[in-house]
Order: sequence, then structure tokens, then C-alpha cells
Amino acid sequence: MERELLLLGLLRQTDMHGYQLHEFIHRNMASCVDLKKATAYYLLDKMTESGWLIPTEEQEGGRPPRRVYQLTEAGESAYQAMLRENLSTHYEARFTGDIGLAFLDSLPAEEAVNLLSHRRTALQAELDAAQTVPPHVGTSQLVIEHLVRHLRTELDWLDEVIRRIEPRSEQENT
Amino acid sequence: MERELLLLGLLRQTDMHGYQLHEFIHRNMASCVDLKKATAYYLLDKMTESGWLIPTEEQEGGRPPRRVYQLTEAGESAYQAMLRENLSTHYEARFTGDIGLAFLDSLPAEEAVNLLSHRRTALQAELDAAQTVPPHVGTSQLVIEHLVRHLRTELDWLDEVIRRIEPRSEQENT
DNA sequence: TTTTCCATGTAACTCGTTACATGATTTC
DNA sequence: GAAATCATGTAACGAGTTACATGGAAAA
Repeated sequence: MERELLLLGLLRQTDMHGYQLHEFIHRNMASCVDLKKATAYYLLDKMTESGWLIPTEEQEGGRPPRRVYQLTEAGESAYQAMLRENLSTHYEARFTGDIGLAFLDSLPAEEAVNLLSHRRTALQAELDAAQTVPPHVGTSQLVIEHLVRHLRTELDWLDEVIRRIEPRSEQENT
Repeated sequence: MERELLLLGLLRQTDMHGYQLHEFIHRNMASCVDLKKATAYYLLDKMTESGWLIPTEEQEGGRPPRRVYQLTEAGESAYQAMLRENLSTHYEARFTGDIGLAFLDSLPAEEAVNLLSHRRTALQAELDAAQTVPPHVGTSQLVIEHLVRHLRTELDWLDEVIRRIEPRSEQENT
């Protein structure tokens, strides 16, 4: 449902065709959404059938005609409803990486630390990337900042986990 | 894949049947995983076909026989591989609630604050619930603590967003 | 001239959920 | 005797991804 909201929200600002929408999202929102082409086309078709969008075909050269989409009134109210729904509800996050944590004790401490350090590297990289994203206009900036906050918390957390399971030998060897 | 890891991890500790597994997860891990019955049965069948589990039928009374599952050696190595995979990779989180944020400016500030306050209430409730969960044994406790940390960050974040979009009139009216 | 980009589409598949059905057994 | 629990199962659906196919246009 939030993917539809995304498409509607973008189309409300400027009319676009599928390829363009996908491109835009991929370029400017890759850090927070990953909408595949197939999904974009599928949703646009569906929303057209629902009467939320009207496509206009633009022929240019010998390639497949662009279908530029425009919100209808029904589309606008769908947008309004979804936006309110989205803003007012709290979506629970599920951390798929936590199931491993629950079984951490079935590994020798040293190996556990190694594995988690690997995770840490990837996490750090994502954080670096997020912090390097050029500032966005308007409230899109909020999304970036949210991500950065989240990643910082994750990093802190991971460091604490590593510290906790680190074997004593670390100190003895020093 | 993490659901399989979960089932294998539990079965490695004690042999159980499907109903029992579902019950256990529902009772003790509801805050971090939600594994439906149908999914549990499906995965157990699949993993049995893969040769990771051997079921033993236990007839008791006139009800459907319990299928108690036990890890095979192949199951054990699958578990080992998945655990390492899970621990060493960083899974990116997607916040479905962020798409609304990106379009926040299409609403009057006052309404936006109202909607987000609603979200805040639900978030606070989940945080309260997470903080009230009785302490878990071993590293399962880590999962709870992770959730609490995450929710605290979310709450902080949400408060800041609300503060930022709060209309000036608040001060004027006081 | 070969590669990349533009622009669409679709069939098959995965993962998981929903919503049922069955029928004995225990609890109120 | 009604309701909840035990214990399984399955058919249908939904959302999304993968992996293709097409074919002209622009760039290397």
C-alpha cells in the first residue's frame, strides 16, 4: 500500500510515465525504497483500472509509446486517504538479523565476534553512504535523517553486543 | 530463510511438533517474530523433504498424530550455515512509515501533527510493552533489548519531527 | 559497431497469509 | 452441553521479484 502512496504522491507533483517513475525512485530514493520496474508497471496498471490514474500515450520515434499518468479526482482522494493512514499508523519493524542473535550462544565467542564484525562493516558502510547523500528538498530530507538515526542506533547496539560477548582473553592477552 | 533458522534453532534444543513450535514462538517470541501456523507446517514439511528433519509420529488418543521433529546431520549443517550467514550479514531495514513523511508538506501542519500524534501513541504502547516483557534466558534477551533501543530511537525521532512541523501558532496562542 | 539507454510488457515463481476443514479432548 | 484447546492440513490468494522478450535510439 505504501508503494501506491509513493507513486500517487510523485504523480501528484508531476505527471510521469512508468520508466521515469522507476528511474526517479531509483536515483533519488534508493536509500529508503526499492521499487522494481515490474512492480511499478503492475501498480500503474492496477491503479489505472481502479480509476485513480489516466494514461496519455505519447508516441516518439519507433519505440514503445510512453504512457504518461495523471491523477484523477478518485486518485487524489485515494492519495489523501493513504497518506493519512500512513502517517497515523505505527508500523512495527521486524529485524531479521535478530534470530541469529537469539542463538548466539551456540557458537564459540571468538567466531561470533568475527561474524558480527563482518556485519558491522556492512552497517558502517550503509551509514557512511546515508550520511553522504546530498540534502533533499522539503520533507524528503526527513527520511534521510531518519535512516541515519536508525543506523547510528544499530551501530551502537551492535558494538555493545560485540563488547558483551567478547571473550575475556582479550584482556589477558594484552 | 530466517524462519527456517528459527525452527532449526529451536528444534536443535528440543524436539518438538509443529503445534508446539508455533505455540512456543507465539508465547515467547511474539515481540520479534510472528510465524503463522500454516507457515510453520509448510516449512517443516519442506525441511523434511530437504532431509534436514526426521519426523516421528506419536499417536495419542483419537486426534491427529503429533509429528515430532528431530534434526538430522544435514539439518545441523544447514543450521550452522544459516546462523553464520545471518550473523555476518547486515539486513537493511525499510521503514514503510517514511513514505508518508516524504509527502508531509501536502497537509496542513496542524493535521500532520494530529496524525503523527496518533502514530506516537501506538509507538509508545509498543515501547511500554517491550519494556515490560519478562527477562529472557541467554542471548534471547539481546533481541528484546534491541527492540527497546530501536523503539526509543523511533520515539525520539518522531518527537523531533512533530516539533519541527509544529505551527508557530502554538506559541502565539499561549 | 557494439554497448548502453529508452520503454514497455509478461509468465513463472517465492514467500507468506487468510480462511477455511476436520475431529477428538479437555475445560467451564 | 457449549466452548476452548489440541493437532493437523490445504486451497486460494496477494504482493512482490526474477528473468526473460522486444526493438528502436543514442553513445562509446
